Amino acid sequence: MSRVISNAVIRRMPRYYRYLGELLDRGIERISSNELSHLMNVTASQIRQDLNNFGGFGQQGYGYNVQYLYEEIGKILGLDVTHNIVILGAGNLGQALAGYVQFEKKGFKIIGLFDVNKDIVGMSVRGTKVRSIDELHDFVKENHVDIAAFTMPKDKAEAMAKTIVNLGIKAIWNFANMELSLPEDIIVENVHLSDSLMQLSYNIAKYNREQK
Amino acid sequence: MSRVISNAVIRRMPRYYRYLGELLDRGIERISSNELSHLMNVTASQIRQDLNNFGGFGQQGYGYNVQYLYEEIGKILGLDVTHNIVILGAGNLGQALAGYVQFEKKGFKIIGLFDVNKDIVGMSVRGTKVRSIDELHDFVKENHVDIAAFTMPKDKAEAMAKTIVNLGIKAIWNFANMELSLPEDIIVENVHLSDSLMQLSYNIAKYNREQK
DNA sequence: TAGATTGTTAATCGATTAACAATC
DNA sequence: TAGATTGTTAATCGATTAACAATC
Repeated sequence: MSRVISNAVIRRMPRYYRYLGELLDRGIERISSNELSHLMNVTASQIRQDLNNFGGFGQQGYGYNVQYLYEEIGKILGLDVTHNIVILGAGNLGQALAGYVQFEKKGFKIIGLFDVNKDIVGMSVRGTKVRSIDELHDFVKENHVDIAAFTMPKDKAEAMAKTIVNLGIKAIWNFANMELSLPEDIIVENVHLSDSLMQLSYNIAKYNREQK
Repeated sequence: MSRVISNAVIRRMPRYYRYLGELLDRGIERISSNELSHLMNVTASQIRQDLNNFGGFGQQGYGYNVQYLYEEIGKILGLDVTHNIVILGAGNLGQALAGYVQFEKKGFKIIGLFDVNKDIVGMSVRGTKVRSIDELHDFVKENHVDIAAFTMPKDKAEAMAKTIVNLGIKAIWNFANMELSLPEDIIVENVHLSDSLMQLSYNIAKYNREQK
């Protein structure tokens, strides 16, 4: 049985990946946990502990090979396989995600965009045509879908979650501002924009209190 | 000197607010930490500890008045004052935010939408016309701006951050997939969609490993 | 008043940091 | 080899949970 890796660690992995990608772009070949710690504003100890949850990627006296570590973290994050995504809700947010994922993210592919609104069905967004939500069932039967992105209005989300589960899709990237009730084995990643904005607002309020 | 409140607590506050809002909609007047804990899947102890960072909002033998607690958390989160937002980058993501904030979020107001692209300057998005980024300087002098939302392409973000700081805007809601280097007193809330997608991908990879 | 439930202190658990032996 | 830096164990710190006296 594999060790349980805490959520705190997992949340930090994409950040490591991001920084290593930048180092790679800058042509830097090796880096020590100490150097990286200064760059990222964390402790070297934390970096070494975090990485050693997954394996020993460094070498004593040398540090870490940037390219190698970048690739290994990529594998840990599952970026070495392609994930097929359908976007459910082709409004501005759905379109924004389509463009963003399609152009910027290796390892992810938008294979379908769906909407209820007949006015936008048939339109082409970033090379993907918008289909009617009625076609979703057949589409999923004919195409392998890894992830459903929920960008439809909130009131449609719960019903759509049920549909998705019935169709056998295992993962949801949820932008609907609510928590979906789902079976245990469905993987959900919530993006609560509202919560994020409130945290910003909290920090502004705190700042203002402190200025007084 | 006020007690330092941990980030873990602050991240949970918007979630409490969300659940209490729902209870309010459902016409529920009072709730105990125990009932709420079952609803939210956290411990009653944590709820009481979290709230008591900010004050004693409950009553022994009774529990918490939903309306009152909702309002108090609202104040803690700074939702009792209106925040003026400018959105910098009027592409799909900027437009999505404009619609979302304008219609759904009390306490926040989109007062300006800016873009470099001459083709969309002059367009009207959800009741706000898109201005040229060249007008930003004058606009900020004439209007009170609390928050700048960064929805422009990544390569414009660092330069824009400098501009924003010079104009005296104190808070940034950052959707650019990078960490901005900013003075200490600027408040930043990052929304790293990329990190979120990677966490989802990590969990899919983990799930697949466990199935084997 | 008796019962219920908070606010708060104490105990536990987990995450972070420090230290250092192993080793390249 | 000597110096550098990892991997890993031990120490510390902070967050969560449990317990209970205070009190409505």
